[in-house]
Amino acid sequence: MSPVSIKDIAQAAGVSHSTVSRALSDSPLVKAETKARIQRLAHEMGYSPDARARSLVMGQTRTVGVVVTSIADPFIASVVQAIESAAHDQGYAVILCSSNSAPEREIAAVEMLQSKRVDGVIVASSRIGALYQEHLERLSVPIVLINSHSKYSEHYTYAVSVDNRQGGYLATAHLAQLGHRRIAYVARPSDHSSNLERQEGYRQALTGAGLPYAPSLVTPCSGRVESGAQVLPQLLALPEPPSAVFCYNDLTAIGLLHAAREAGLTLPGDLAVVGFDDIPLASYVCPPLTTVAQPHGEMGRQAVQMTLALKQARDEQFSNIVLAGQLIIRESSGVGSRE
Amino acid sequence: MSPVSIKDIAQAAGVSHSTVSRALSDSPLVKAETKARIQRLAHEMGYSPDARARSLVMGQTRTVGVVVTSIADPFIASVVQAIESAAHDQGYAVILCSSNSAPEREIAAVEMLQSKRVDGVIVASSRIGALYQEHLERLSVPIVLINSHSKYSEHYTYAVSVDNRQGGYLATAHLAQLGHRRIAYVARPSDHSSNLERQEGYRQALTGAGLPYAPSLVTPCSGRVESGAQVLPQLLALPEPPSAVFCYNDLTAIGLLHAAREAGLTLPGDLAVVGFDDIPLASYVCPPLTTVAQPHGEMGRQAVQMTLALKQARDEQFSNIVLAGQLIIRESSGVGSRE
DNA sequence: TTGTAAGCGTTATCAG
DNA sequence: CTGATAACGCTTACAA
Repeated sequence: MSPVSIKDIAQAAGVSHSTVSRALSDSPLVKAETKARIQRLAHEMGYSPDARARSLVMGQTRTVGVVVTSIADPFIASVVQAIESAAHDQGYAVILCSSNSAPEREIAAVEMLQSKRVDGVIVASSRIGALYQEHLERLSVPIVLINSHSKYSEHYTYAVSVDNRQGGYLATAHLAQLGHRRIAYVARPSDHSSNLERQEGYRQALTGAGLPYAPSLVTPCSGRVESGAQVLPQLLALPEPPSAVFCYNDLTAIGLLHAAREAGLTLPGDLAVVGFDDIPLASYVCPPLTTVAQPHGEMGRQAVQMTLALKQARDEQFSNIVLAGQLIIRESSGVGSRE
Repeated sequence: MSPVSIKDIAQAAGVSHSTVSRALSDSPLVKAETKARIQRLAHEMGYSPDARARSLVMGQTRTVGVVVTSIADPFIASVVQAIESAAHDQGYAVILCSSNSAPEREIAAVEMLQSKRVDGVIVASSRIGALYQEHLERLSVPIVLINSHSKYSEHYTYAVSVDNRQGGYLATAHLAQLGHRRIAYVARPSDHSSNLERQEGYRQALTGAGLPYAPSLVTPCSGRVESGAQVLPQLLALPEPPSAVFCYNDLTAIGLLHAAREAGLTLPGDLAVVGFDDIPLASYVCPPLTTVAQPHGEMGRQAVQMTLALKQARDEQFSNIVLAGQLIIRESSGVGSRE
């Protein structure tokens, strides 16, 4: 049988359904005792308000959509955890869409969210293709990008990011300061804005340390842990192999670390490694990974807050939010190994 | 302005809204050319069907709720990834609820999902409190538990699990076979059914190997990585410390591994460690972790399939699904270290 | 082949 | 204080 509705309660209480509606929303327009009676009855009958019907007339679903590449990525999982928590605190539900970076799935996700009439969308997908962007824009709800800066940025699309350039700078400067002269960068494909910014920080730090920027030391990879391992042979095959590597993210760095150990390299003596993200397990690999910590909790919270603020005030101008990353020095960068 | 509705299209096309509805659902009751015209118009006007309104009349939301303790747990993230993927393939959306094991949040999650009228709920929460159970049961939609067996199991609640007992057995028998005589078990609090089953497998393997079952060798912990580290001193403080440890999950095992290395133990020589889950990073810690792999992809897919099958056939009897775990031998259990 | 009308479960307006 | 009534956007008999 279908769930009990406001009408069922009305019938049971011998009042009209509008009175029940008022009583359940604790309106002062209902006599105290009828209100109490109705509320008790509703409870007894196991009433659960239908959010769909309510949203239809209220014009809001109290739901946000979250689009990610993969929830199995530990950094993304951390951010989503924070998003879900913040959303819950504000009385919002979260619809999760994982795209696996497949463009057609990203588009399908956006269309589904649009149909479900979510009040806002948070995208932690890094790469915003032109096609995808177009679909996003026709969505008439606030969109907040995490660690992604859309070039065609519209009135309605904002971003909260870590300061990727600064993070890349911190990581690279740290390695330079330890005395490394040849520092590689393991990159993502260049259509990621976050990758480009990290790489820019890398370049600036090299320059700042009086080191040349050598394109041959920049290798692209997929950002997953296996690809970090695959990158090692390429680096070692260079005429002058690097003594240190800054990786786009921790997963890559961990893959690289692992491959290096398997190849018999001494870490960090033979190769110093710095990652980006500070995923929960970063300090548990060996050697423990030096990395640039992203404030994932803060990023998730801010993304939710911004989404809801945007919903409230469609007209106001907002600024993108950029949070500082923090260099966490652990053993993979060779504390004391080059004194 | 509000999104374009079926009425707007009707007006633009000079037909009634029901004709539009039919045309958009590709009904044969509409003349081919009007249908084409309406569909083109809908596309041009950027029409997106309102899933709420549709669900109200259709009686289904094509949405499932997923309740987890924490999406930051790598094993859960893997399962959720599979769930989202399978759900998407069936045209279902996923509402994610993270409870952080807080009972009031689990209850809030269930109530929210009920209000949103999801078509089914998948719970990967391990511990099903009595209170929570009660709320779950008043939900009149299919509920599928992952790795959890509700004692009070009702007609309508099913489970898909790994064979926890067998997994615990495999892990422990492996250690016994390597020659270990004192094997500890790092457990979860005992209200987790999966924990009890793994522990049962542990006990059986000990018995099978002619080893005594010593309660002092069973230590509870929180299941998070920090608690794995905290458990080490307790084990070492025992009159006869264990030479091997089987951990409830990989996170605990990794914490333990890390603490042991920091304490200067040789791994796996001084302490062999086996985990459970086979999280993606299990082979990247050091030493690489021997563990019982759960078929997370299969579990997620089966959970979705079961949920939807249950929805279709409310009457039929289903069986709980139990999948085999697989022992993955890596270095943390000391391959060749005790020959 | 198309239009009219009812209904899904709410909230909100307007009389009483 | 309470009850009709309309409205939200859709699907689906039932009529024409």
